[in-house]
Amino acid sequence: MQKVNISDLYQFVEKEVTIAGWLYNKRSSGKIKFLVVRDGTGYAQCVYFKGNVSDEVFDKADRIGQESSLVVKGIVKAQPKAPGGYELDARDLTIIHETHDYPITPKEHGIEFLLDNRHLWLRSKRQVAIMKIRHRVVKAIRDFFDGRGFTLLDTPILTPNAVEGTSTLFETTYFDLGSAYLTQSGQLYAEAGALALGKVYTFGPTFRAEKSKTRRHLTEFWMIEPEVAFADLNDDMDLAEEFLEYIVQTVLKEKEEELNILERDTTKLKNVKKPFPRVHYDEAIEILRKNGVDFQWGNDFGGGDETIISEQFDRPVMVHHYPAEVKAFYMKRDPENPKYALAVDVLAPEGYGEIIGGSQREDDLNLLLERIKEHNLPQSAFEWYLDLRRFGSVPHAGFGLGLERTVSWICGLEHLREAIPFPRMIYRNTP
RNA sequence: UCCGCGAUAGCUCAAUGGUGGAGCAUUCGGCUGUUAACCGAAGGGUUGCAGGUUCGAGUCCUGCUCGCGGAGCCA
Repeated sequence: MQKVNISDLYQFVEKEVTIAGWLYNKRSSGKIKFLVVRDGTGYAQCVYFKGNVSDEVFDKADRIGQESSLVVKGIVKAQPKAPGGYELDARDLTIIHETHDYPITPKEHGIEFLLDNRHLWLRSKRQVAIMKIRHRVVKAIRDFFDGRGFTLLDTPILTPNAVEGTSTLFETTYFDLGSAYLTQSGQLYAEAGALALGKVYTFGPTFRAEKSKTRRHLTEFWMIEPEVAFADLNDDMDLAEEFLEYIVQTVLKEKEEELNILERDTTKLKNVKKPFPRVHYDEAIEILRKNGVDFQWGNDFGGGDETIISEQFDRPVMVHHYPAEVKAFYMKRDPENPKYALAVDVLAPEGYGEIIGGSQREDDLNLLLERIKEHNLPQSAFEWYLDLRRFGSVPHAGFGLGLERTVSWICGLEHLREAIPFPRMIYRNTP
């Protein structure tokens, strides 16, 4: 079957083509019927005039329900009245599978119903647009790193030790070795990779058994973690801003149609160009206090705090030098003032919050041993990680980007759950 | 885990403690340019589950289940 993608119809004006897809919507007016067909590349209005087709075909066009799969043969016409500017003057209709009572109609639905029907909801125009943008973000991420000498390093999903306490880890049995846990981050392994290959990045799913029930949390999400040898915190921030600029500007340039479908106001996205403002933790506290927040030094920022800070700027903001106590054991402390960690969070505008968390890593064996003791972590589990400081240790830094938070921000979504095909959340793991 | 809200037709919602309705969807009829088309008609209900109060409960009370919004949490 020779068929044409709907997105290519403009190349075939006044020519006869065949398209294959699903019935998205149907309207009729007596002796004329409009079938809107989707095929994953776009939407095409197919016009059936009584007289141009046999009565049998005309009746078929009347009978089929939404999401019936079908093949349409017709002549491409430039038609200003048609959505998209082109339509098919239909000459034939082949029904592949006739469907009735498709649950998701073109009218409004509640979120519970839509999530129960996520496998079908994905067919809707809005969800298709989001998935295409997600795909383009993924490709931009890979292009960015691949074009800058990074090597993709796949890190394990099953990990042996509950290094951060078991409360936020998904546990599974592992043969005679006891338990294994689904990874929360590939970072420690990425560090090993950076000392082997210089510049690496991971790209994979991560799992957090946090009992978080907010629009900014999933229990399973995708994370990208670059790690660079011979790099400090400033290098890390340089990389992060160049990275985000590349992703956002690429999507703006290449996914305009999808952003329009989502009715995304892109004026704020257009500002996402380096340099990003760099704000010291202490400056961030000043911003909060000026806005009436009673904030104690030493705490981490909550969701509302992040929004207030990011609202001061017209592009993502990088907050650095957090108190070491609230950050992870592997982050290097500032040699000039050890109460700070050489850490950075990148906060997205418009209330989307932290999309990147990163740091320079502790590269001194003895200091790292101290940190492990302070955090009451089992040293034996980290012997391999400590080896990275025993054999050719170098300053190195990296960060983690949450894919769904990034997609959610670029698409202007209300909730992370639409940014991934099949979201996993605390109270939902189906379909 | 805590706080708040909700569950009524396939979907989205209405119904003062007193005969359970509307729009969309579905089926049928009408219309030769519709844009979530429109017009007319029909079918469609164990009001989440269990108990209680009452002459009478979708509505009030108790418990449960499920979900939604938010908080905490988020190396």
